[in-house]
Amino acid sequence: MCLASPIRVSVLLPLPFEAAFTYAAEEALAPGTLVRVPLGPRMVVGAVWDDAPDETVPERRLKAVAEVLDFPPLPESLREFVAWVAQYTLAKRGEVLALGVKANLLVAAKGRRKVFEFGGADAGLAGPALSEDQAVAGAALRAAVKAEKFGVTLLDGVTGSGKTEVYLEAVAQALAVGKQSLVLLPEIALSVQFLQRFFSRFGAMPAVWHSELTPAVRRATYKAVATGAAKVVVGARSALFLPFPDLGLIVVDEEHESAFKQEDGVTYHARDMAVVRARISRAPCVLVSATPSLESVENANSGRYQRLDLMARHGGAKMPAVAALDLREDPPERGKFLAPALIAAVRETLARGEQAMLFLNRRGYAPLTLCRHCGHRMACPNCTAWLVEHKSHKRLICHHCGHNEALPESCPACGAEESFAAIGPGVERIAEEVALVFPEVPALVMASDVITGPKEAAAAAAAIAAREVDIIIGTQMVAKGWHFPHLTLVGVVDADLGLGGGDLRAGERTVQMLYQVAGRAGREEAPGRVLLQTYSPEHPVMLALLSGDLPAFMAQEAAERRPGHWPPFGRLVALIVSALDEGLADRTARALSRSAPHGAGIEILGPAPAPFALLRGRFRRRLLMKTRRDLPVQGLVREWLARTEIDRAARVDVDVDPVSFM
DNA sequence: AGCACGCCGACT
DNA sequence: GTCGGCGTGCTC
Repeated sequence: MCLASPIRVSVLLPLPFEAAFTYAAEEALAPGTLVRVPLGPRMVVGAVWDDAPDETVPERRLKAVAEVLDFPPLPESLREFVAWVAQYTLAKRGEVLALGVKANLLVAAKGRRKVFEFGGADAGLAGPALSEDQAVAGAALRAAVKAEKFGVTLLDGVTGSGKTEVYLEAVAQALAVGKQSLVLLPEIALSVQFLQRFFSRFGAMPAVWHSELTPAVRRATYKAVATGAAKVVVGARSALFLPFPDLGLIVVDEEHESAFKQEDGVTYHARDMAVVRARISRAPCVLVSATPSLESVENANSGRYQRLDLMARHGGAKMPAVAALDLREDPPERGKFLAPALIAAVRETLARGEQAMLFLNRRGYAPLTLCRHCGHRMACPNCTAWLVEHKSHKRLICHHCGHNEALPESCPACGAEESFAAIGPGVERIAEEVALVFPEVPALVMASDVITGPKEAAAAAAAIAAREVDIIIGTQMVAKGWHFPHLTLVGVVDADLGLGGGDLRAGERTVQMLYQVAGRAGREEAPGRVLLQTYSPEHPVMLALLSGDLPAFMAQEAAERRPGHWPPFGRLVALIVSALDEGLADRTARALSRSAPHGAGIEILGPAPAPFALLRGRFRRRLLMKTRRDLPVQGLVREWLARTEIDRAARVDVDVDPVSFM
């Protein structure tokens, strides 16, 4: 008769718990081992964790591990990364574990597919002809991979300079030494063109990771990464949490993109966490952009990051010529949005047999619908936002919560009939104007409600390449990495959009986005031309785009942010208080304000109504803590929340290093 | 995150 | 008289 007490193991569950739970096991289990365990009435998959088991849980309450999964244990580097991200973002460790594990393992992985495995070391590792600049940068990245140690390189090259080919050299090197590579892209579901280039470089497809994968593909990919069979993973930010046993390289392409910032649940910035993951894995990290973030620029300037520059476009193509169209001097026709000079430029471009793009970062037909009779504005019932008319769906849609309704017959406020006026343009309205001005020219709208996935993106790219459309009308979606060989003219319909609102990064973001859009023009022999419609051609953002001197603009941004300790020269943490009851949201925000930390180098801003004071039916207030760079913000916030009494019906979301002020 | 338990409105 | 709304509390 064996009376010895059972072996206790710590298991971290992919649920919002900070602590690991303690279970009984028949034998000791190595950290990282995936196990199925009972939790209340259900079974969940968790990972044996490094914590010492909790000896205070009484033996009679201890449940037994139900099953040890036949799966490679989560590597130590991933476990360390999960803990690091949790402490940094103030999330629970289990929540962070869930980012990688949750949907992938609830059914034990049994799938076996071979699509991700490279045939062998001969798979296209030789590579294409590179320009001298590219070859130099490529050699530097190969050397970094060969060194098998941590370091960050900022690869900064103008649009069209062939940055992708350069970092694929680093991937080739990792393949040559048998290590895994991770390439993060901001919107993987739309990156068909990247995958085509990858295939033509290596003669094989990488494993792809994003949220739209089917469960079967997801599980198979997860397992292929865990066993090391998947040598190259191209993924969205959540790919950081895959169980790479032998990571030799991380690349973050378009590192300036705010799409890398996860805004709900665990709020983390994939670019920053990629650097951490690389450090823990003792691997090099490459940040890639034509318009690097001020954060990365400063890290390169201070010597923390190595810097590689590609100054010229590949194949001798020239950078496009940028000009401003002053809308005060050359306004569009009444009720229209394209200035005569822009229309003329489109006409000339088409006459030469080339293609034109009109850029407006606003979906739908019109951003505001109002009653001409009483002035009533159609607003979302759940959010502080106007409803956006979408003619394609024949609905008024809220872009924040998805609420939508038919355009009413009469004004809900005064009852007037046929009194609605559409105020301002969205891409649909520009498409309507284009159809009037150029009735013979096929045009295509590229926006997230039309191009919803890889299939639509591939179809759009193919139609443009085949000259089935000659005018492209797009939102920010068209700024990302596309290569349209016949496109020579880019017209920015409203270059000032995005500069209002007093956001810390409004200028930086606008320069980045417009420079990227401009970079779609003239990527082959025919020279490109860019026209910016603006009411303020003297604005520093416009001057930077006109001169093409982005480094000077970033230096000016740095000079403005440094004295006030704004990021990256100081740190921000946002606390968003939300509640169904407005009074409770206010009281909670005031309570937090009273108990806020104070001291040298700490400043509390707010509370103020969050920019969307009502979002998805919850009232929101925001506090910002701004500190000197060297202060331990996580500890300050943890203590702050611990000493504040917060009603259960109120929620406080913490966002360390917020990028959006929405 | 689920899932159960637990107190207040419209129905077979 | 019940079925069911989702508020609140717990899970080794």
